[in-house]
Amino acid sequence: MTMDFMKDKPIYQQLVDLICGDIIRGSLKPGDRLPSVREYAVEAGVNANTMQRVYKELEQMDITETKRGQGTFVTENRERLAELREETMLGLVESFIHNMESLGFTQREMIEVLQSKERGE
Amino acid sequence: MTMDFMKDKPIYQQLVDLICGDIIRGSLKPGDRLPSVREYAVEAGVNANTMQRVYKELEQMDITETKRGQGTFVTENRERLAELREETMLGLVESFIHNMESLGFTQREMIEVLQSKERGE
Amino acid sequence: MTMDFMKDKPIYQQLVDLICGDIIRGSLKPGDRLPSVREYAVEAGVNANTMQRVYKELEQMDITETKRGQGTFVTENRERLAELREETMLGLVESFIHNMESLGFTQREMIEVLQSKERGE
Amino acid sequence: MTMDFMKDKPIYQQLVDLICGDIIRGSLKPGDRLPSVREYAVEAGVNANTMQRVYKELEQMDITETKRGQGTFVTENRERLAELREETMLGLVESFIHNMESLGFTQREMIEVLQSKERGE
DNA sequence: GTGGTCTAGACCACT
DNA sequence: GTGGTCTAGACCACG
Repeated sequence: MTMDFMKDKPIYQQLVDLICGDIIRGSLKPGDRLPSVREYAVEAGVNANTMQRVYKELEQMDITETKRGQGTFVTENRERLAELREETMLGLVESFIHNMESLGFTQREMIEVLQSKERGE
Repeated sequence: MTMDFMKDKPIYQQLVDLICGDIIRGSLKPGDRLPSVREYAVEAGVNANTMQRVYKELEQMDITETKRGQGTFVTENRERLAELREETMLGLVESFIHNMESLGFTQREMIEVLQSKERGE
Repeated sequence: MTMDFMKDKPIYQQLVDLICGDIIRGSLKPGDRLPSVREYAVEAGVNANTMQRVYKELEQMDITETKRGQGTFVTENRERLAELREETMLGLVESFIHNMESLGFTQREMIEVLQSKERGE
Repeated sequence: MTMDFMKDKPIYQQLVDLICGDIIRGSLKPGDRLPSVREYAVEAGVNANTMQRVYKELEQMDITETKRGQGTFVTENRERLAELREETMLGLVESFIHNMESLGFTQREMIEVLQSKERGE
């Protein structure tokens, strides 16, 4: 499964976001082992170094842990994961609000747009 | 007034976005004259080339018009402006929904968060 | 000036430590521009990518700032620098104490050794 | 008792250091028998190969001796142990001084910090 | 086999 | 010219 990447964001970032999403959403659970750097690199159709960087980034965010020679695992620190979910969501919401406000929309209007999207689209 | 820029987005983009926002929001109205490239460059604390590119970009989006020797003006084509407002807004909303969904949130939840933000904080 | 590196610690780490030291010691001051990645790479006799990584690390520590196309600068946030100095020093001291204690030395003895080093050696 | 290891130092090294500490401190005395490789491996939650290497390392440092079929014992050569204690301590002290000096601290300041730690905290 | 470091060289966007 | 990304491939220490 080679992936398709947006061209305006670095590949490694997109992969970080993807894996974060998997963890937050719960399709990757605490303690789960991630594929090896090389496996994942092949699977995603990127260079091993790029994947390496992804893993490093994840570890710096404290959402994975590395056990030498054994692999990379989703942290068992559930607090951290809850925190991650919360801060990621808040970040999205706030930047959404900020951007919409700078276009002159009120929060009431934002809610209305979302509601219309929910029903119809 | 040197500005502070996000480091992950090109400066010229941020300036484009900023001016677009001003126009959409109405603090810049159809027919209004924008500062000269050089003035604005100084004001924003930016290289003149960068500002040049901003103006070029705005013109390509058909939201400004350049009159030789007189300066750059917000287009009087109100349809285009309405359109811009709409497409910008829809882009924001859709990417917001997309990102939130990839975190496992439903549209219902998104609305709730926005509502809580509206009341509280 | 090609440098000599310890072999048990990654080169990029040693360079990070070196530059941190320069900043903490004050031989690099807030606002100072660091050499370009490529210049420094040549000077230190390492690959440009390695140097790149060093700069990235420094930026993540919030002790340098990058201005696109202009270069990398020591942060002007003096608080952060003072904090860095303090936390680095405390880290050293605490790990020193910890290691010495695990050899059965008391803090009194540590001080005595240091005092003897100060006078004679 | 699975142990927690620093991630920047090899596990086997940390175990060597730990046991050295026990010996230097005297909680393991000359002539004492160490657990078998397998026992210790289980106890520490470590691969048996890793533990094997630890024991090999200790023997190469001349601070343990292996008697075939009987096990591994702390050497009875007390001179060697005293020497070990001394060289370990000097190593720590010198690298401490070196690191602190490269941060711009004088030996006088180091002593003061240690003294404050002794009284306070 | 695992993660990690380093090199060498290409290419890109931004200023 | 600046920082940044990506590839390709080698090599290492660890478990």
